Amino acid sequence: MKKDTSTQRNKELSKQKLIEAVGNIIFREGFKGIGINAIAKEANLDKVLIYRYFGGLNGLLKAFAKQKDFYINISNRLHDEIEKVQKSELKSLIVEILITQLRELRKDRELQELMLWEMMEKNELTIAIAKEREEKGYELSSKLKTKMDLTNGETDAIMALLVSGIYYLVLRSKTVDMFNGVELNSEKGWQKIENAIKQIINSYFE
Amino acid sequence: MKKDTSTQRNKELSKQKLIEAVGNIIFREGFKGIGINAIAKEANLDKVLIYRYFGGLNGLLKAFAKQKDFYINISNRLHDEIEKVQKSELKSLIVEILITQLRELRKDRELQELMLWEMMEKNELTIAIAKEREEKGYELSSKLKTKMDLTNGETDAIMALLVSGIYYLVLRSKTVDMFNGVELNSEKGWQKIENAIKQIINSYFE
DNA sequence: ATACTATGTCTCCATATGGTGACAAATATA
DNA sequence: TATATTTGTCACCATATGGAGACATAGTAT
Repeated sequence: MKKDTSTQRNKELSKQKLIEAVGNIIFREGFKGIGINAIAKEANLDKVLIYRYFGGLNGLLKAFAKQKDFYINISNRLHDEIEKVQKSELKSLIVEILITQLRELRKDRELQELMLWEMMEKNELTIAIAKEREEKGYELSSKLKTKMDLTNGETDAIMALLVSGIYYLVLRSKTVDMFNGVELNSEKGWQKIENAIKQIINSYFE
Repeated sequence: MKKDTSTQRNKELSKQKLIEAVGNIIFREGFKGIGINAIAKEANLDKVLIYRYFGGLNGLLKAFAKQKDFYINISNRLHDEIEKVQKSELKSLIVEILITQLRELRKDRELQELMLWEMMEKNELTIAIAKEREEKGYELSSKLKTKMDLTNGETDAIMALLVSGIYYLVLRSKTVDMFNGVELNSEKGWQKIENAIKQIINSYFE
């Protein structure tokens, strides 16, 4: 079998087309638009290939998730910075981490759709992705906790609450323009959210 | 036309059966399970009645939402308490409001499903319900703000963040057991969340 | 050349969906 | 009693879904 990419028939290329079709549909319509027929049409290929190459829709979605690296959501840079941070700068590092999370999620529409999907459906794939993300996130959170030797009361829960708040606001902003008087469709509103994060962290960690 | 309820053919009863069928399906399968055929089967009635009595699925859902009073989510009791609260007790009232929100939402599975639906789909009905809830919520929030004359920096955004955090954690707990090291499937975890809310409020408002 | 396998297209199937028209029976009106 | 209207059932349609078998052809190996 030759590896020439100029051939008309090319398994790897077709697989790639199918994976990209998944991404396109998710971007346009979200996960509820995903289906065997829709993907095949989007990729201009026959749906039987999804079964042959990926063993079905589930396998294709798995391949898609793997390629998009949805399993990781926190950059390595932040991990490194935690190691070498001064105790005095810890507060601002926490703020930076949270605000980075906010901004990154706002930019990544596919990730937003994935997170919505995770909230709607519980299956092999969503469980696996969520578990991975949970571990990665908690790893970071734990590093932070040990860094600031004063093991504050409910640090885990407080961080959980703030991260959750960020997630909800970003996801909700897709369908609503205002939340509790804060504009979610303008940078002005998001600036207020960022300020709120700063104020909470600053007041909580003394 | 007689109003005897013992008759075999009874429009009002049938309408009620259809509305209840909607509630049953949402409770069991969430809003993604909702459809003309599924509702008719659940109610043991013909689907044509949905068109005749409600003008279609949308009208039926509207009737359902109205009957369930989803438009209101904050009890009048809290409104009253805000009026007559001492300034010294303001912090604990805010905490009480937030924790009440948390507990009420945790108990109400239909409302959870509705909120998930609102995040997924943007249509006439979800927009109307969300708008109503937003207004009610902000009304309460505004009352609080004027009560504590020190108009703190980003109070709106801070409350938005906390309420959002509560929403996300409750909704996410349907599909995941742990978030940032906090157990969402045990009362122990929720106690931590409640404590975190207390700590944030107490530290933020001096 | 021949045969073989990999890749891809096509047709068909069973099922489910939303939606509609024809009809039967119960109830109300005359 | 006779007639009209309301309430409900049934059959049907067009369309979309996931899934599988039959087949054509491109690429490889003999």
